[in-house]
Amino acid sequence: MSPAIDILCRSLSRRDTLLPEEMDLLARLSQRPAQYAKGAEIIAEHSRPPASCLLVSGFAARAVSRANGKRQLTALHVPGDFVDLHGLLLRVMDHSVVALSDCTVVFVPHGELRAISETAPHLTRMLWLSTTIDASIQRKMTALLGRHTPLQRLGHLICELYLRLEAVGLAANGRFRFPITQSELSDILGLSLVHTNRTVQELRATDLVAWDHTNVTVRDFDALARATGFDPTYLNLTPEPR
Amino acid sequence: MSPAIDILCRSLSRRDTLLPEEMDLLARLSQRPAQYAKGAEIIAEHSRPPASCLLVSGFAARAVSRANGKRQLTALHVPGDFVDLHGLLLRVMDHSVVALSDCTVVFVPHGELRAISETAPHLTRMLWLSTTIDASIQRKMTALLGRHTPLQRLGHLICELYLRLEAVGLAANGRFRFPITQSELSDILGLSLVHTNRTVQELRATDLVAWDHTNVTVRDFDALARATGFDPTYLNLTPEPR
DNA sequence: CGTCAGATTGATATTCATCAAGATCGGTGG
DNA sequence: CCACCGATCTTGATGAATATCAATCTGACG
Repeated sequence: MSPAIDILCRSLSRRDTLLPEEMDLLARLSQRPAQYAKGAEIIAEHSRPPASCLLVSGFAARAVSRANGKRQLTALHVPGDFVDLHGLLLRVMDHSVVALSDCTVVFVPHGELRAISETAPHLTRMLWLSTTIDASIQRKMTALLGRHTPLQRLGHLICELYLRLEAVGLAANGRFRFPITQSELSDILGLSLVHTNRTVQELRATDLVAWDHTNVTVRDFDALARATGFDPTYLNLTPEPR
Repeated sequence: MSPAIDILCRSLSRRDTLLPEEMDLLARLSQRPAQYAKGAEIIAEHSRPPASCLLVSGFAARAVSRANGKRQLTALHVPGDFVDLHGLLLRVMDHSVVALSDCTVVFVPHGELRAISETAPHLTRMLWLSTTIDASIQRKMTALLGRHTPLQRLGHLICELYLRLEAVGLAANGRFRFPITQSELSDILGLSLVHTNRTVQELRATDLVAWDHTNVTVRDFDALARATGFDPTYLNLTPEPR
C-alpha cells in the first residue's frame, strides 16, 4: 500500500473499522503525486479542481486573502487529511490551500471518488465523515475566534494538533514538530504579529508548553486542556459504527 | 408532499436537479414534527440524537456555551436547513442547537437516512453536499471573525442571509424577517452587546440597510456586498452536476 | 400605571493593532 | 574564518478598537 493510502487508512480507522475490501478500493485509486515547497499554493481560490488533494507529509492550510493584504488561515491540515475532498461536491474552490512547510501530496481524480460513492456506501460514509470532522474543527475555530482569549486560542490549538498528529503516528510523549512562523500563526489566530509573539511568550511562561521553534513539547496536557477548555469530543477519535 | 420535504427539496434543487424518484424517497421518510418556542434548546450538547433535525420554519442556531457564561453562536440556520444532518456520522453532538425564534422542525430517523446512503448514491451526495455547504459557511464565519471589522461582519451576514432566505422563497425585494435580539446578534458576531448595538447603528447610518426590529431591508445589495467583501461563491447557489 | 425585556447612551478600563527599532540566527560569499 | 544579509523573533511606545460598568430610554403588555 502506498504511503498516501496508508496514512489515510490510519486516519479513517481511528473513527470506524475499515474492511479489507474497502482499503483495497482506496488502494486502487489513481494517485498523482506532487511536492510543494513551503509557501507554495497547492490549490488556487476560484479554481475548479478535477481531483482532490490528500496530504501525505507536511503542514498545509486553507487560506482566505483579503483585498487589504490581510489573510486568514481558516484551517490547519496535517498528514492524512483529505484536504479538499469537499471539492468533489462544491466544484468551485472558495478558498486556496497553501503549504506551510514542504509538503508531499497526492491528487485523486474526482471521477474515481464519485465511483466509490456509487458502489461502496460505508466507505462513502467514511469519506463523508472525514468532511464532517473537518467541519467540526472549523466550528471549534469559529468559537475560539469569537469568544476565547488569544492565550486560550493558542493553547487549544496545541491540544488539538497534538491529538490529530498522534492519531496518525506523528506525535508522541507530548512532542511534535510544528514548523510554522509566528507570522503564519498570527493568520491562524486572527491576531497581529506582535500580539501573537506576546501570546506565545505568555504560553511559554505558563510552563505547560515548551516551544523551541520547530518543536513543541506539551508538558502537562491535562492542565493545558483544562486551562483552554479543550474537549476532544469534536475530533471524533472514538471508533463508532458510522 | 409535506412542507418539510417541500422546503428541503427547494433548497437542494438550487444546487442540482433532484429526480422525481429522489424526491419520492425523501417524501417517504418518517417525520416526527416538533415545535420549539424562542430560546428553547432543540438539541443538547453531548447528546446522541437518534434522528436529524430539519428546520421547517423559524431561525435556529448552533451554540457553544462557555463556563464563564459566554456563548458563541457558530452558525445560523434558516428553513430548509438540515441542521444536524452531520449527527448521522458524528454521533455525539459537540454543540447544542437552539431556537432563535419560534421554530417548527421535523426529526428524521438516522436509520432511514442511512438506508438512503445504502441505495441512492446521487441523493446521498446531495445530502453530503448540504453538509459541505454548511462547512463552507462555517469557514466564511471563521474568516469574518478573524479578519473583518464588526461592520463588515454584520453587513456580510445580512448579504448571506438574504441570499439563503431568497433561495427558499423567504425573502424578496431586498426584504426579510429577522426576529433576533441584539444580544443574540452579539453572540454571532463575537462582540459585546454594547458594541453590537453601535455596529448596528453604524450599519443603519450607511443607508445601505434599513433595520426595524424584525424586518431587514437591503436597500442596495451590490453596494453592501462590495463594502463587506461578500462573494456568494461559497453558498453554492449555482446548479452543477454533483 | 407598573413592569420587563430590549435598545441606547456615556464614561472608563482593557485589549489589541500599529509603528519603529533592535536582537538573534542560519546561511552565504569572500 | 569572518563579515554580511535576510528572515524571524522580540521589545517598547502609542493610539485605536473593544469590553465593561452603570444608567436611561422605549415600547409592549398585563
